[in-house]
Amino acid sequence: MNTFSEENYLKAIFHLERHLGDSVSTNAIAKKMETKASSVTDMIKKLADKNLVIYKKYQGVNLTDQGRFSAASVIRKHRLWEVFLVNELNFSWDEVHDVAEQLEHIKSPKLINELDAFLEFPTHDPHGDPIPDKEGNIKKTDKIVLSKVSLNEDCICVGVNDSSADFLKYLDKHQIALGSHLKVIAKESFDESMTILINKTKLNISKAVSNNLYVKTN
Amino acid sequence: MNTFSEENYLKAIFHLERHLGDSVSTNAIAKKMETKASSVTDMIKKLADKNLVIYKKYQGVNLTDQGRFSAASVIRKHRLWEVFLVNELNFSWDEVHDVAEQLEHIKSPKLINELDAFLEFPTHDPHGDPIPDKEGNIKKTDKIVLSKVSLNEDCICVGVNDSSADFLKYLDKHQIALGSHLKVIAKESFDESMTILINKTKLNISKAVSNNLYVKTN
DNA sequence: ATAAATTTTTAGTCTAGTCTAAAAATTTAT
DNA sequence: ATAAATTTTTAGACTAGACTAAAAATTTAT
Repeated sequence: MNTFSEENYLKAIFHLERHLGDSVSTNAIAKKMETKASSVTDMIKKLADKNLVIYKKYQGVNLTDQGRFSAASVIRKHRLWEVFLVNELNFSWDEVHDVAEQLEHIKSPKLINELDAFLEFPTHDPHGDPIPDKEGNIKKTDKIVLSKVSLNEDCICVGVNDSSADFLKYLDKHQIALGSHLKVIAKESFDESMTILINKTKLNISKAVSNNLYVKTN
Repeated sequence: MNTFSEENYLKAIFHLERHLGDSVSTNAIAKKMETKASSVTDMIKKLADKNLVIYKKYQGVNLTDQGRFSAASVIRKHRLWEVFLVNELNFSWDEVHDVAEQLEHIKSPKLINELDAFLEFPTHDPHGDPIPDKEGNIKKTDKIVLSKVSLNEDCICVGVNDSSADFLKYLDKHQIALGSHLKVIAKESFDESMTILINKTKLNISKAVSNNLYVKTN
């Protein structure tokens, strides 16, 4: 049984490993977890002792199969709870994160299985991210960032990268939600902003926004 | 914001204070929490510093209004989650306790208010215990232990004292649930056992059982 | 290829929470 | 009313987790 803190480290390493495709540096973990590199080194040693990560000094870490499974289980719980909060308890997608951060650490196999069934086995959370299955498998998504979409192409919003409350509120304000249909109708090269068509209205968005929005093209 | 451990102490003191009607001794808390008296002394000092309890050395403790409110809030969360687990997620009443012990510490006013509404504002948990309201008020119940019921009297099961899984399983096995109608049809003085009529069948129960079952008489 | 910059680790400190063993206070018994 | 028993507190130690400052290793730059 892992502690809350251990679970948070595993989760962070899981995300970084996917994103970097490589072994994960102490500094990268420290940055992601808003803590100090020295704290990360301490914790990594504990995780290595428990066979959750492979660690060689100065070489960064990788999850073991056991570590990856543990991380995926926590992420599964996080995302299932997010679905519950949005679908059943009237949370908006920018309100769920902090609560799900707490709920993801509740230990009860029955609870999470029953919750899964209660929600009718959802495959994606309210931000469009896939929910790992019981075995810890997680679907690769063919989403791309909006900034990579070509001029005049249609696409559908399937998720966000940065899921900070600020960004999600911005999206809400401009009526961009999961499933929204978008069309890129102009691209400015000087600041890399773009104009999109959303709900029949034109909207100019910065590079920061288009880099944080995931879409699927046809 | 209180820690998990602080919340557990407040809850224990709350229950002991109601039960004893008086100030609560270090030893009583230690016993209830399955910890050592010295640990209790340490924690009590912290709670006193935070104005959650009144403490004078060697004199035991009492909750302040603020402490009582905090304790009631935790108990409110515990009991609401129990209702959720039993009513929505197919938990039986002997399975809910350990999970509710974890869920009661989740911090989110919105979560608990929405859960309350989702469950349609329940007044009692699956063991028949009253759920404190938002202000921390908790209804006195006029329940008595079954062992005090007179011969030939009818009553309705409204709760349990000891809610250990073993005891709850015993009740399930004999089809005693919240709302069950019981009638005391015999009392043995030599071992204080009694015979009751439940679902048209006779059942002999020990003093241990009749002392742990709360009922309402008419 | 060596110096400079950066990253990572170590060593030592801190807090929360717990424990054991011993001391102090209180209660009970004679 | 004093001794014995019990309860409570204190003192000191331990673990998990985090931090600062300094040392060591690695990477980058010239």
